[in-house]
Amino acid sequence: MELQAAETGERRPETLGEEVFGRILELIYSTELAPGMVVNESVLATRFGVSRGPVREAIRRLQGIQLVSREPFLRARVVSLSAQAILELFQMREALEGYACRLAAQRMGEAEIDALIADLEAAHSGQQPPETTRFDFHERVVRASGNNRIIDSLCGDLYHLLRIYRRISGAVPERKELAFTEHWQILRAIKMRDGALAESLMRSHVERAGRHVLAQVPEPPSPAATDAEKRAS
Amino acid sequence: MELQAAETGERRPETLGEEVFGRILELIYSTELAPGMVVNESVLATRFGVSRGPVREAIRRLQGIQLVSREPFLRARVVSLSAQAILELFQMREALEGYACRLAAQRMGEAEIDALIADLEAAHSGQQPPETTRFDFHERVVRASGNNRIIDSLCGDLYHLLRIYRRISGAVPERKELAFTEHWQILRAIKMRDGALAESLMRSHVERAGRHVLAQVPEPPSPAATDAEKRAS
DNA sequence: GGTTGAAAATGTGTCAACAGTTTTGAAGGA
DNA sequence: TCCTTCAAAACTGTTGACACATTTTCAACC
Repeated sequence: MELQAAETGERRPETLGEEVFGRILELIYSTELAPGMVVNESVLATRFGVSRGPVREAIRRLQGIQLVSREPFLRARVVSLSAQAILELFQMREALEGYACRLAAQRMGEAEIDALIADLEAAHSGQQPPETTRFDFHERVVRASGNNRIIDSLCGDLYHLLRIYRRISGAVPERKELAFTEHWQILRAIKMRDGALAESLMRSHVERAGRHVLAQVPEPPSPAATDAEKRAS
Repeated sequence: MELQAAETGERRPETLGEEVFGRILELIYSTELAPGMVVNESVLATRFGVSRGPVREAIRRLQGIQLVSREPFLRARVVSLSAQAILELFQMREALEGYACRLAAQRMGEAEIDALIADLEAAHSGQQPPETTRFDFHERVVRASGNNRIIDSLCGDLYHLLRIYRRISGAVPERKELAFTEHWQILRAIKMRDGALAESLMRSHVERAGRHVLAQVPEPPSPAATDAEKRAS
């Protein structure tokens, strides 16, 4: 009931578990469920006006994509990544996105490359449409790789984790300018069909981004500290 | 009850969901649940002597690691990989295992490397202990990378999928000899601390293995054909 | 004989209650 | 005052029943 009123006008969430999964995800994004906080089944169930079953299912899915950590009878918590974990996350992104970039250099059509270049420059000129269809360079390149398994991994699991910490590093102008240059160089390598170069450039680019995020998030003193102890409601 | 009698003498499965997860996994490995077959909640529940809840949870976990495919109200099925999907799987392995290999070349200690070389040669000489602690070169290298996220991905999700299709390619003597040579070359590159070479060699090695598997599994004519239609019991 | 439609059968989604475990917090002793 | 102990509270794990969707069956109809 409360669930229906949310926003079920456009698409059809099919099952309650799916819907709850999306809503908890939004709570995590909005930091109402910040890293380290406890995710309580009953509280969320009453909040969403559903039974504990669907909530339980959603939490298991979140556990599956490593957004919440949980052990048998202990309470589930939103993951709070240590500096080490963030480093490992970006290393994995380096490996996968670099390889995807190499594949893209082989498989993209000329027109496709030119369109991507045009979109990149348009977005940089500030002509990006408000917030709809916001230009995402990395996602575009990854999808151009054509490898669905890598696409799902990067645009699914890892993307959610990155998004939590992307909020922190946020909009830093000089970084934005540098990123544009690096993106442009990568596309140029792709257009030259130099897969090895494109992969190398993408790796360097991701590594720089990782160092940037790491610098902004020095150290969460203790993974689940006093402040994060408050309940989910 | 029936569950207790299984083999709960050594470790403690903690929760029923965990236990059921493992048992379904075994059913899949033993091809009693072959690719394309239907995974029925109630049938498995009565078979294991538990309620549908834990079974449901286990199936969701299997769905999470992409071992079963499922849509809202349709029955769950064990995935049957198309040639395209197998190709993508090995490409992802190339990207991750190659990168892990590069990391290993940087981070392994001298003694660690020598020990791995010794184990490799011992295993090749047929001195491998019966089936316990069977030597797994790839897992050893991946774990030596020190990146837990990559380790979990390769030794968890992807490993299960590969294992289903490893059975098919099975033991081919000449391939085994070639693999030993390639493994040895990779370790030599690691010992020389040549991360780029080690990564390159590992990629070639994985790609060859992938082509080998693809050659053995030409095409499952239809992903879920007549024979695979039989029930889970 | 083949096709269409409704009803039974099968199976998944959801719920509320019960059981077992962990955490909380207060009473009692050093 | 601090630590230990133990019982109540809170929470997760599990269960059986019910609601809903899909598939199959089978009989009526063209």
